Amino acid sequence: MGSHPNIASTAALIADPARAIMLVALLDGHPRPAGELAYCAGVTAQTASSHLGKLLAGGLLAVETEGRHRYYRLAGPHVALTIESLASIGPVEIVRRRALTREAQKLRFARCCYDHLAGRLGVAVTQGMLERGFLAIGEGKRFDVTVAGAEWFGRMGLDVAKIKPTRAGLARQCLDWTERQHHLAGPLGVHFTRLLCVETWVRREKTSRAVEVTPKGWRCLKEHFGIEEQAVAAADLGKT
Amino acid sequence: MGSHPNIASTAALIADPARAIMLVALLDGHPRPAGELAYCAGVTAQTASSHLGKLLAGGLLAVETEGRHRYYRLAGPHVALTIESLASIGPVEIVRRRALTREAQKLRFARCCYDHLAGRLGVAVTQGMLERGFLAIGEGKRFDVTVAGAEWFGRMGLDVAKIKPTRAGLARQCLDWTERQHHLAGPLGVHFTRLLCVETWVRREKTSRAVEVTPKGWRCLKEHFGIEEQAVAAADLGKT
DNA sequence: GCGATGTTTCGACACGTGTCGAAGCATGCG
DNA sequence: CGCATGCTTCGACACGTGTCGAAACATCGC
Repeated sequence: MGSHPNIASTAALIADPARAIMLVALLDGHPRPAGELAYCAGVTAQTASSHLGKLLAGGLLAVETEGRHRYYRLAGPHVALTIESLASIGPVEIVRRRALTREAQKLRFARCCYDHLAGRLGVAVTQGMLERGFLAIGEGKRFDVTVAGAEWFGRMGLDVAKIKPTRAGLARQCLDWTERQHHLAGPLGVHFTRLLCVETWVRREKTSRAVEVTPKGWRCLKEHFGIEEQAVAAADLGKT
Repeated sequence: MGSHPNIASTAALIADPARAIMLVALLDGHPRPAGELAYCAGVTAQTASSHLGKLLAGGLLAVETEGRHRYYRLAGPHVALTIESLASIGPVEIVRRRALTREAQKLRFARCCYDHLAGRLGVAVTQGMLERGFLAIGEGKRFDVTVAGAEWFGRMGLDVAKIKPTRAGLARQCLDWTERQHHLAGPLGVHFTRLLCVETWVRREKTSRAVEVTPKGWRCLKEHFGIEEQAVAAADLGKT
């Protein structure tokens, strides 16, 4: 029993075409009798029975016996979510063989995601705030601003108490697509990014979402977070 | 012709144990070279290469070549979501015929893992440190001690600067098999646990690895971390 | 250049499992 | 009771695919 022993075997249950068809057929939540599912999947009743038994044992289906019919349905919403989630993964589209353009590289390095800082720089800054205890991982994809954090933002000229949280909270964890790491979003992220512009740590490009760090910006980033230009630029690959 | 032709084949990709292990290993978002993934999965390099190629073609992974290494990572958050979602489906618990023995329950509740605190209590304490910003998630399965954290440990009587890190670091994230959560390990974890014994927050059983929390311990845990006895005991149901 | 290391390709083998025919239970109807 | 319907169990077969050894390819360091 490893940590996730289920996942391979669960996936194996969905991996069979006949079973996958049955599961998809049950996505609407309506229970269906075994025979109908057999017909959907285009297999005989014996085969379908075998499949349904496995799905049942695997915890993907539930069954209710009514007379001589046995009605199968998905075991719960989490199963439906998993099926739909699987459907979102597709074979790679036409691969872009060409290297990233200069513009794309700048975007990857630092950019605005809506109105907050993203890209490697966004991730690095957020990481710095976490390491220094200004932020802490909160419940439900939120960051919590610590006491030390509130003081620091205050010294920067940002009164955290004055920032109005949205329903999703004051500071959210936004998952960066390309970096696969969280960075600071939400009202606090927006205000902070605006502050960086005003203080001329960074300059936003007019034509795109790219962001450029000023010399002063690098100095301050190093001073406050120990972030160095080369380190961010080189943070290409994680490592052990 | 189904509207979801991919789902079976995508699931088939995750269905292989070796591939599943690789995918789980990549869940943290950090790219890893092929060789390391081969080692994780316990297969030879040839086999791993075949698997990685399939996952790549299936759109589950992305790859970046650097020198003679090829770093693989999940193709995107949607893949991570799918994996985690799959993990939420479990075979119908083969009902524990016999309830856990009294001793096993104590072990599950709190125990020592080598020389640091594990079990539900270990997870809860670590979570508390994260929430209060004493620790932060670091690179490579490490925790970083924040400034606030160093102060707190100091007040507790632990001079973090004096603790010698091993090569793996000062504070490591140790994954608890039964709780499926990380808890504090590494030299800091060992010293901290020793401190808890000295301060009589907890008492180690002589005969086993179980740990018992004293009344004073519960008082202090509540005061420092807001941890209540019932909450830890009741944390039976999983997760997110 | 050469050897060492990391990764992929090729070929062959063995095991797992999805399939169906036939038969066995269970339920419902006359 | 006897027959039909719905579903499951049993047994046998064939195909797919995960595995590794051997070898080719790529890159790095000297």
